[in-house]
Amino acid sequence: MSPKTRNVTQKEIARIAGVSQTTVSMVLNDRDGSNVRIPAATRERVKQAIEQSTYVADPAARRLAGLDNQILGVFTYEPALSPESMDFYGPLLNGIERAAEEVGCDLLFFTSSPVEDGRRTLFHRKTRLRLADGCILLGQDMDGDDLKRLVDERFPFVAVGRRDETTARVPYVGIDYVTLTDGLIRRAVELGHREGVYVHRDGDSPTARDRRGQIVAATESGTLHFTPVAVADDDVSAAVAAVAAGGATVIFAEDTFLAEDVAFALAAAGIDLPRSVSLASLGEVRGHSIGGRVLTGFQTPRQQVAAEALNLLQKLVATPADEWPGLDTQLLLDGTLELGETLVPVGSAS
Amino acid sequence: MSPKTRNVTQKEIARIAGVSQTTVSMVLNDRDGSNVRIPAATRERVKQAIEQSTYVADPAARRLAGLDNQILGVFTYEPALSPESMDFYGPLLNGIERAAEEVGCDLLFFTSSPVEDGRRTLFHRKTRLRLADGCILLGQDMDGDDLKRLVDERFPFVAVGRRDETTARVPYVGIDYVTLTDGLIRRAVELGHREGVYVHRDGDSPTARDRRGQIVAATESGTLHFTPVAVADDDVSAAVAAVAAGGATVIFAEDTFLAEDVAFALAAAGIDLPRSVSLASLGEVRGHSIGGRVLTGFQTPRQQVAAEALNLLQKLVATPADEWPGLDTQLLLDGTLELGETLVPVGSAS
DNA sequence: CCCAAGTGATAATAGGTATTATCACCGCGC
DNA sequence: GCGCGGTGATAATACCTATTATCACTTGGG
Repeated sequence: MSPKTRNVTQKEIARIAGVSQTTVSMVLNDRDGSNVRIPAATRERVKQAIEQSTYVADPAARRLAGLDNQILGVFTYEPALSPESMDFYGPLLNGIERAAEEVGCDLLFFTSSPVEDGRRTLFHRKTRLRLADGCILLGQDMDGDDLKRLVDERFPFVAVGRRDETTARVPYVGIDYVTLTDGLIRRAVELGHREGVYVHRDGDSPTARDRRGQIVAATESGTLHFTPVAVADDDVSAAVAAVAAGGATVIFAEDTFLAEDVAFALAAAGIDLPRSVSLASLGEVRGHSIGGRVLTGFQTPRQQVAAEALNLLQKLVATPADEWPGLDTQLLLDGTLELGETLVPVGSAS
Repeated sequence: MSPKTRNVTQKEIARIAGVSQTTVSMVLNDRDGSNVRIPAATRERVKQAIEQSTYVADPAARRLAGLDNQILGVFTYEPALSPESMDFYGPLLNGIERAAEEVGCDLLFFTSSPVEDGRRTLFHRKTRLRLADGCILLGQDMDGDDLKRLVDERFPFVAVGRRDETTARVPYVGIDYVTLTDGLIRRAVELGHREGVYVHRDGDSPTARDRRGQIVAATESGTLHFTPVAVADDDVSAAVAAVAAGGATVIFAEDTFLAEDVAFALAAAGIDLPRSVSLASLGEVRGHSIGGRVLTGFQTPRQQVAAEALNLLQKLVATPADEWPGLDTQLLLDGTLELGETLVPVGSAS
């Protein structure tokens, strides 16, 4: 064995076949035209040489030569493959993998990004971002500056989850939480509820605003009056207090984890769910239940969101940046209501 | 294909700082010596220019120039992120992600590899394998030719799971199933078992051989006599028949899925588990139970396996290929027995 | 016979970074 | 005046592929 087997290159193939490196490249890429012509005999000879060797094109060189590489980046602001995040990321990653397989792309996970303030940093000195043709961004709350810079640099990317940056038009695929939230509010009204508590976190993400917007609208129109309760550190006692204070017959929680915390706190306070008070989550509820009851909330098509995001990214990659303004780069998918068993007609307590 | 978005390059920085591209490179890499010297003033000026711009090194160019890229490949012979494979791949991927984060590497998933005969192909015309500094191989049964070719080409890689190719010395990190299997056999003997059935698949992977080897050894030494039953297409009826035929007081299944199938078939046949017959799996049993009972089997440190694999890979990448023979590249980790509740003393039926 | 068009293939170059070899200049001692 | 070591920086090159421009040679037409 030779001490250092360098990779077999086009030049090597060329030497074997007795042609130039250019010719090898032309054969590999099936180039032919008035400018460049290669007779079948030569073509065959080169192909033979390639076949007998173990030649594979060096992707770095391809990339440097300006070609796309069929590599799409995946950036997550938190670890993506940990057991805890699997609940959220799992369906998304699955959708991404399937779509990537479909279109023949490899996936580059930027696991190396240095962590600052508990979040990964997209841009840093040695980022391999540019090795990818484009990038999918995942995460509950993204960095607005990152998004702006990506837009400015005309780097193809798609955010998963709705964004509404004012500084730049960010491509995204998300879920239509406005319609879903609205649907759940109407359902509650149908069941006779008029007074509710909205338990939410302090965060200010676009999707959080979407939900809150509908809550506020319902309150202002008098359809269903909500008392907002912000919780920090998963301390939902204030929410329970608000219910105990009377009046409210239903609790809406911003997400399912919060709903579970509330359910636990209610049980501890001796408040019977759902007979004394109903509960619904404004998030995905599949796989979650409250004391054996199916939690009322949403079913969100996350695999589909991921797949659409990847398709959109592919489209961006394939389109010259100056034509992007003509594309429809912001997409919301419909979810469905899970009526569940924790949102019941008001007055069931009797 | 989109036209190359013009990025900030070293040449651009050089123009701004009024120096040459070489100098910029030197500053970036902190090069200094008798050969090349850069006074603090110039150094500072260049650093300023870099700071003010959005320069990031082009990974393709770095790679082409022969440097490490801090990118490690992950190749799985089946889809890695699907819900079904999460049971097996999840802990491994988690370990890999954590270790990659630790050493500052990005992960490239070869999701594009064309599928032939239901398995992905590692080597193909446009494989991006070489973009990675090295590669982790995952999968129940790998392709021997792939492994040989990787060794021949001196490409740094580590297989997860023990390998014993005769044609090449394959680096791997696996779990010591020999000791584990031996432990479970001794346990069964302690509990009075003398006659068993070994339910296994047709596969011929090294780890399958490891287990079978111990089964055969126990049979030949008379410690515990096993009747082997090979099953295909998850049809375990033959195994049940072998038990019903009498004699056997315990069933060992090659893996946990098989064990679950057997448990189901036993129940259907009206054979009481574990009173009439004991059952143990020669695989990871965490998260699996049989009718509320903890399944007897192994607990395997899969996160740790993955982490060790990645560390080993890092070591290979950092070591010149001609020094590899001096490295210890084959590592087996210890698992622990899960005594469980399905392997019980013989004669519990009375 | 000579120009034009056609044919087959190659030299030259771009792309961005890292390294090696080289260069220009200055001050100093003799 | 001249070599000489030291200093600061750069030109040249390699890495590998894809593309553009170019070249050598042939053939047909006038």
